[in-house]
Amino acid sequence: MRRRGMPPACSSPALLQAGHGAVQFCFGGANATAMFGGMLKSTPVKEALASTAPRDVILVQGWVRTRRDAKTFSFLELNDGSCLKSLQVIADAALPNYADIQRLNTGASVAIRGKLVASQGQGQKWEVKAEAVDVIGAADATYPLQKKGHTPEFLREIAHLRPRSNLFGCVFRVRSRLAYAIHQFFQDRGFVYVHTPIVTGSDCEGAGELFRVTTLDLQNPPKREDGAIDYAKDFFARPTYLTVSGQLEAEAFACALSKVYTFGPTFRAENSNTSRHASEFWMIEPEMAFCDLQGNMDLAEEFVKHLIRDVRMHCAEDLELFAKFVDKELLPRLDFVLDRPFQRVSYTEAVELLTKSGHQFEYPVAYGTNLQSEHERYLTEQHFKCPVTVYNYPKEIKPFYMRLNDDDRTVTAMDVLVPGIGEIIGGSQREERLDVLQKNMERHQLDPKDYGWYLDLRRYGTVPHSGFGLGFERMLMFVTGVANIRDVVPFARTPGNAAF
RNA sequence: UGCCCGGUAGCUCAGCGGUAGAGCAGGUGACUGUUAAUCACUUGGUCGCUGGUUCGAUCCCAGCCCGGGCAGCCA
Repeated sequence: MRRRGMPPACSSPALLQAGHGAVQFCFGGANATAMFGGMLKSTPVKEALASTAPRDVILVQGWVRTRRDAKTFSFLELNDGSCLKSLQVIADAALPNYADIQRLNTGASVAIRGKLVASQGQGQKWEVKAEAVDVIGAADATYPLQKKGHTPEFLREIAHLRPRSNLFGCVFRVRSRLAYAIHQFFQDRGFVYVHTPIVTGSDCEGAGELFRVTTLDLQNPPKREDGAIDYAKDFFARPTYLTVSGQLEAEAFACALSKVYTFGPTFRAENSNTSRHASEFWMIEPEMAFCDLQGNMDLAEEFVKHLIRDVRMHCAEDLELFAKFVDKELLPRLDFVLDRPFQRVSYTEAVELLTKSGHQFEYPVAYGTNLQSEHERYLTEQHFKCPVTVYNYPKEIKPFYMRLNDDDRTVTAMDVLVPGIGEIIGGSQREERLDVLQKNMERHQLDPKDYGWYLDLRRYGTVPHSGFGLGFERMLMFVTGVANIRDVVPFARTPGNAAF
């Protein structure tokens, strides 16, 4: 028996039979160790199902999805989350603890030692003929998950148990893979991963309401002479907040390491109650020196396509479940997006297009105002039927750091809109000209004193640079078809809800 | 935060001004290489909370709480 797993690429049939690739055998119970000798390493269900030959000895561990009793034995469906599928186990009535096995309900945890054999029944290639079934943790009738389907709304209330359901197992496996693909994309292209701060002293980042971070006694805060709260006595000797964006800090690093990205948690204290807003979410923010808006839009498109292609390839089984039970159009839509270039239209063109569409909108389309959700959806879902990059927005409706175009009316903003979700990426070329940036700040009534270090980036060796933010959960929603952001976050934080 | 819809068994829902039903889950039994197994029987409810109208409210009304959808804010 091998003591350590090796990458599958190194495997041979002989090693596979010997339980190769198994994880460390690590159970809690002393009797379990006694029963199985403590030497046998467990095999993930995923690997057992992918076997190319029977195995004389196998140890599998997981949770019972369902039990079906036959005349002289029971079928157990064992799931360990390594993949969507469960492993069928045959537990013979001759087993010494068969009475206990017949009391196994959905949700119970077991360790099973036996032989991996070709299944006699239809529907699966392999099954385990159990020689020992160790009941590790029983689950009684109050276990909330049933074999039958549950609504996502119900499962949300049992967030600690929902990863044991098929749907959420798939969601969180894909979430993991998507995070991996993000790092891979940037690392392969020479981007440096930067950890921007989560606690920030800037309350004027211009991206929504902030959560305050403090150790002051809210019942009795220290006061200054004038009666205001004395933040000089707070932990950081100033007011601090949770970050709403790592962009400004990423710009500093891009203006040194050339190509950087951040990938971390982001917090917005907006009282948003929609299917696509969370108070705590993860955002990816690449920032590139010597890069204009074109290069930025190119990267955004390449990035989105890379992520779709990666998940399509590595999470095929999970995506099949979404295609079957969540969104029938998912796979055609993902392939459609991969197959063609994103449509690019300027804000001005988009407004013209919407005006001429003849479509009746609840909110009128007018130059100089933000595109409403219904407008964005019309563009991406009705008109182009694919992702759309809208660029060059009027300067009045965008933040101070976006680069002013030569027309003096628009800034180099860009939003990527996708069907079903709307805005998934927001970005821009940044204003690199010190004097123009200072004028922008004046126009936005920002105090330059609060942005000393940010202005320094333009004072010393300034360069054109660009970047964008991708909402990680929104991307996950797009690739899974899951319609509510609360269902792609392990333990979602939304207004009025921070349970678990 | 605004508008709309909903809250009845563990889950999904039906119902109704006269004190409550189905399917699934659970239990018991039968049958069976089953696979959301099947069949029979069966346990299970402060009808979200508070107040009001009424002889009587799960049903009608008001307020509140919770959930969902849409909108705004944005990623």
